Amino acid sequence: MSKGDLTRTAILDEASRVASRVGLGGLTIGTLAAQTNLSKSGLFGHFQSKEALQLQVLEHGINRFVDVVVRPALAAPRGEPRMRALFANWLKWESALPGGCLFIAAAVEFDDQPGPVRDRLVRSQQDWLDTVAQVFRSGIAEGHFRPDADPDQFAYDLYSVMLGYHHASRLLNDPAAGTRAEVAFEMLLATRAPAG
Amino acid sequence: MSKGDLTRTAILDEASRVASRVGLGGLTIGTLAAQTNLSKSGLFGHFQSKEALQLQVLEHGINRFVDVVVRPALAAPRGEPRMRALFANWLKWESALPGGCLFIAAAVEFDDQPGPVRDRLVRSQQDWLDTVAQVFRSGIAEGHFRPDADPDQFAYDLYSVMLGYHHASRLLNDPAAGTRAEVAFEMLLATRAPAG
DNA sequence: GAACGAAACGAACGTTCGTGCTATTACTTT
DNA sequence: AAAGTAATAGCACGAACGTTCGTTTCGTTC
Repeated sequence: MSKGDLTRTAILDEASRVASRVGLGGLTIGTLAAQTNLSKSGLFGHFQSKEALQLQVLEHGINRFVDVVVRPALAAPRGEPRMRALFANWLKWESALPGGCLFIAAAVEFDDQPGPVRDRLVRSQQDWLDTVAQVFRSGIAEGHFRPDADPDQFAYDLYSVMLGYHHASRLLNDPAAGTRAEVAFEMLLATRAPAG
Repeated sequence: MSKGDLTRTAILDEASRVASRVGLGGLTIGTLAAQTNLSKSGLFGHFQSKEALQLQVLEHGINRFVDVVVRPALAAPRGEPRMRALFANWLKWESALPGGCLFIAAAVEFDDQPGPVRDRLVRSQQDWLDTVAQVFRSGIAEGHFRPDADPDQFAYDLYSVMLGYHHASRLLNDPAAGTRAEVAFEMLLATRAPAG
């Protein structure tokens, strides 16, 4: 790994932390350069535009998300255990960055702002929803969930729980947010429990 | 109503629409002045700072939220009917502005940005959660919901459903978002149904 | 209709934004 | 160790930001 790639990665790490707090649009070349002990032009040289920087921050985050949330969950047994691992890992992910999940901040910011950043973000979110739905389907096959339950609805519901946790903990500073999210998650599973 | 109040209200109306798309921080005096056919200084004269503008946009939105969502719901019978009215009205509210619910956009933007804007926003969100919890409590009294259900947990869950709908419809452009939200809402009620 | 205050304007302020240049330093490779 | 390339700094640019100023136009009131 060359020196350039090294500092570029360091820049993206710091940029991820900043963007989790102020969003991808809130990123500025100047402040980011100051926080990485680089000149504006020195940092700018690694990217050719601000949009390219935003895209690379996004890509960097997606890679880290897969490493932290998705891949480790694949070690858990198919179906419900894997779903629980996914959710538990996501909670860790949410706490890993100072401003919480980077994608949530970006989602609200870019939902009315067309362009490649939004496109990439949408695709990553759909990938996540597909992953959840797929794990749910294998849970049906394993007999952990009702066969008539809708996997896409479950993915939608889980996404809502994640958003609710982010808001309750970040904006409202609700100390009960963690348990609230756990309760909501258990309720999500309970409503899909196979008929006993 | 004087001329000044009239244009000030017009400014706040337009600012609400803009802020629903780009957030309160994304508001700029210059573009807002252009969209209201005013000069920058002419518009600025109505407010003494950008922060004051943001606060007044927020207050303006809160008043409209009460008019559109909360007050009409009080016409519905206590308990479950009123809860359904609250949710239905909120869906209208979400569609009323071009960028969806103004508070959601602001929430993500200011969750790591201390100051009076954030403080006011937090207070309004807690008021909303309290309203939902209170309606739920009267629903328990009416025998619509299980007595052992947690009203605050319900408010948290409903908030999550709202957030999920906002994201699915705004960012992902999911045409099924509406029905997904309805299904989630019905599930919320079903899990609180009194033991039959 | 005269007089007064409110409302809007145009111009400019200092700052920061993203983005180009041109050197110069630091790595890498032979 | 020399040569060549990659990385960083320094400087400057045009534009947009929030803000202030002095001036002019408009509404309102006597």
